[in-house]
Amino acid sequence: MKGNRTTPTLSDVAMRAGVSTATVSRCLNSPQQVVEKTRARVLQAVKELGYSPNFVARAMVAKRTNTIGAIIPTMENAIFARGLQAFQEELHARGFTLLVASSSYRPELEEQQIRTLIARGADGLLLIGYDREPAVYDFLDTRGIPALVAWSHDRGAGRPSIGFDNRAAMRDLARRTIALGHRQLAMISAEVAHNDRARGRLLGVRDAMREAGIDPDGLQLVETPYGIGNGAAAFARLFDEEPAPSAVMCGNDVLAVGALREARQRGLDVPGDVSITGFDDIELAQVAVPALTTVHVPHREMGRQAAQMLIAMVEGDDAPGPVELRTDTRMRGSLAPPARKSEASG
Amino acid sequence: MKGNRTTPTLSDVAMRAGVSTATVSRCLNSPQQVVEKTRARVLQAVKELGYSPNFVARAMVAKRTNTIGAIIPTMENAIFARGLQAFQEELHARGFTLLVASSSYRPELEEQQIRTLIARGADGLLLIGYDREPAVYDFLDTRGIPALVAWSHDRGAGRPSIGFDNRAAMRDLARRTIALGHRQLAMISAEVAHNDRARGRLLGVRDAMREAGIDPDGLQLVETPYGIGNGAAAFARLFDEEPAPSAVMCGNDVLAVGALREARQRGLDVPGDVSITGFDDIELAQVAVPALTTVHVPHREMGRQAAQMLIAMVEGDDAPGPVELRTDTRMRGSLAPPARKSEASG
DNA sequence: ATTATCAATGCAAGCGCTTACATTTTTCGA
DNA sequence: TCGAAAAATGTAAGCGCTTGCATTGATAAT
Repeated sequence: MKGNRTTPTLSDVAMRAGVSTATVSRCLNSPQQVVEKTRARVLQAVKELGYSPNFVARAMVAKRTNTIGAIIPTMENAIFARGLQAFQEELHARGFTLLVASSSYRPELEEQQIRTLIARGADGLLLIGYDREPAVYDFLDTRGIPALVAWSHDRGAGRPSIGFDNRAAMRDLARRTIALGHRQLAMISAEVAHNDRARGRLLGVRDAMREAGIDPDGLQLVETPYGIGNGAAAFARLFDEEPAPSAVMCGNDVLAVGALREARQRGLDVPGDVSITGFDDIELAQVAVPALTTVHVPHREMGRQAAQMLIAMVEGDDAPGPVELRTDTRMRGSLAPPARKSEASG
Repeated sequence: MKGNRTTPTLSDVAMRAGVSTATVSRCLNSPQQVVEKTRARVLQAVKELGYSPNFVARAMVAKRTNTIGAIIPTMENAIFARGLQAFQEELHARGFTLLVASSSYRPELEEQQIRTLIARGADGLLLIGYDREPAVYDFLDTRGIPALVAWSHDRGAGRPSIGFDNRAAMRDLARRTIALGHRQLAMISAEVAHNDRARGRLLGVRDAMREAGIDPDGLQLVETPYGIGNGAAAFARLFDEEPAPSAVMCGNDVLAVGALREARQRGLDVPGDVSITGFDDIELAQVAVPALTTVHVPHREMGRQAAQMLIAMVEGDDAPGPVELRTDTRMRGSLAPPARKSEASG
């Protein structure tokens, strides 16, 4: 025996309390509208019946769900996880619920998830990065669904966004690397297609090379999906051919840690034989041996602010301009001047 | 100008196609019921209007949302992220949508999230661990919402679950540690309250001690929230007092990596001066230096199977019995016999 | 040609809730 | 004490969709 298994409805409560459904509804939504005595009776009935409102029905009439959807490329990525947790905490504190879906880095899946989330009544959407079909943005606009782009920042994009300048941040790190004497650079990048963040970081490295009078075409580039193992494999690929780079700049910390692992595997000393850098400054970066020189990104801060902006967008009608967050380069043990022989061999 | 901003409805489509709403509905849900010619006309109208069905309305009448909710303690934890990603992938492949909420390790928040997800029409729920108020289970049962407990396994709990035996797994690891000669053990545990997994792991260590004739009360225990920094702090606490343990067993890899960091910080050699073990075998474990001896948990497998079980529960009415997954101990560099002096000092 | 049969379509009743508007009850000044 | 204004409550119309049942039209058997 599992109980009667029927969820009590508003009218069950109304009947039991001897009032109309309207009164019960008001009791729950604007209690000051109903007189003390009645309210007590209604709440009593609510308690006795174990009633709790049917959100779906409520949403249907209210046209408002207090729900925010977020579509992230993957849940496995510590970077998104971090920011998302902060996002969710802030949302929750303000009475919103977060629905998370992941797109596995596939644009068509992302589009489908966007539709799903909207169909489910999401009042607003958090999207990662700018790169997506114009049709998707059109759809969002037509539907009047506020969408906030995060993890990326582009002054000129003309869309609400919160993020940082991936290109400038990486440019800064690359400059420092070059300033240390590195000439033969390599990059292990996340896949660049449909990913403006990865593209920005790559461009940043090339910018710095060009500035320093190094031919950007000399950059040894490997693109690879996210993952420690992939970072290791990419590093192996790089060192299986000549000339070996003196510094390997990675598109994110996870790839960098993979590179680090493979370097150790091959008996290469970091940073003695080769320097390695990351991006994001997740906890992993400080634990790595040697600790990773990387770009620090304020993930939690970004998540928190994203929540605030999105709520503002949902509640008001004004679209906030793009917000740029500061990143800063954290110099740690994995980056050092190249060994003598590198200079000689140049 | 942002477009008309009104979402077309079924009856808009019906009007345009010159049919009734019923026909449009059937066109979308059981196309074989409507004759080719009409169908073409309707689909044309759908396309012209850019119609897409209102999920909320549909859910209300269908009493079924094809949505599964999951409440995890935190999104920041790589362990859950991994399993959850697999869970979501499998769910998606089978036409279900995943809604994720996090409870920040707080029982009352978890309960609230459970209610939220149910109110939002979740057909089934994934819950982490067994520990929660009986009232919560009663609520679930009364409502007839299938709920699957994951990450934990208890033969006798009489609830559908998929997980592993935390206690036995940790017992095995502790046995090996003791077999190596360690007598002075310490444990850095996740907080044990409301967390049967953490509790099981702790009990496992004590089991092994007892078996070996070591007084389990001699176990130096520090409980701490999740996080690398917390692991480091806990390790510091342990080594600020006498006697220093020869092996520190950690409740999870993240804490272990924190311990590792702090050990290095203090100039302690691992495993020369002190052995450290983890639990979960997340990617981090292999990257750590030295690589972490830990218990391997098949997270992705668990996520996949969890999805299948939950769908079965939602679709059928039969509750599957608890499923136990195998874990295995991975011996790596962070665990070794204790140094001579430890033996002498005992 | 006529009727029984069946496929295609339409009609209309809800699903559980909110809310504008109508009605009843209370309050209070004169 | 009476009536008007204010407060409390009730009535009922949907929100957008699905679906049981009724209706229509076409096909097939007599």
